[in-house]
Amino acid sequence: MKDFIKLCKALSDETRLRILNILLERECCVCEVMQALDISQTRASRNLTVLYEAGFLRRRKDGLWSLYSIDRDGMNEYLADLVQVVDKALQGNKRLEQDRERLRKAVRIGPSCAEKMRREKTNA
Amino acid sequence: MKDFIKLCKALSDETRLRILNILLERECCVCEVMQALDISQTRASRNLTVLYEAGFLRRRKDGLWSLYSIDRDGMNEYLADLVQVVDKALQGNKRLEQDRERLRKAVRIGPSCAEKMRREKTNA
DNA sequence: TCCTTATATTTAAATATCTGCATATATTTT
DNA sequence: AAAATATATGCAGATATTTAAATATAAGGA
Repeated sequence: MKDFIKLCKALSDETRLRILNILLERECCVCEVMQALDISQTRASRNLTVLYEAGFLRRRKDGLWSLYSIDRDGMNEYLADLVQVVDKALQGNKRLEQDRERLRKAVRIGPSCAEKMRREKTNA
Repeated sequence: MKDFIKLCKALSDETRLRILNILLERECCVCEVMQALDISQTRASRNLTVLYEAGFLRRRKDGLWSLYSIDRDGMNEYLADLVQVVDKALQGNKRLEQDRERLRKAVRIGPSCAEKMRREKTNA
């Protein structure tokens, strides 16, 4: 039951649902998540970790980058069902479409550069 | 997305999962929930309300009693799927079996009587 | 080895959640 | 109408969650 609660808590947050939404598209590094959702490095990293520890994500290292993806194969029991439900529940949301749109333009430029771009855009 | 988060939050609590577990057996009034889970009236009522407002439950009045049940028919979209997943995830839990066992012995005696019985049992 | 850089983590403050106690509300009975 | 009773709710304290800012860690390159 504890594990199931952990899963539900992981899903009880808008930022994390937005992250799952873009990871349903493709594997991402932290700074791509930052760009797609337009959020800070801390926030991206922390929430990715929560999803990872709940069991939703796979993490692999590529040099300096941490790459996260939805761990469809490593999922046990009800976990895959849960992802299915999430996928269905998130259909047709405007904000999530916007995130996916930004994901298409995202690049592996690193968080410092991404943060700078973000600041410039905000001030513009 | 807000609604979906509300659902997930409703599921992110042990007391509420225990409540769903017994409601999967049958419709209950508040004081039966108290007896089955061995919890206070406030706690039972509060958590039933959370589940109700999230959309999991149906509520009907019978005199003084509020009767709650899982609203399988009134459920839309992914809600039924979610209950399915919950049901699967809760299988084989010792504590939940214990709750169901106590539910079998529970009666509609009202919270004040239930609370008294509870206090006596604790002091015994 | 030192520097740069992508990510993780610690800390602190703001906010949300959960529970018990006391009380309010609503329905039935007298 | 008053009393009894099942449930709901306002409030306060304890605990948990979320975030940004600063700092730590770890990998690659000069």
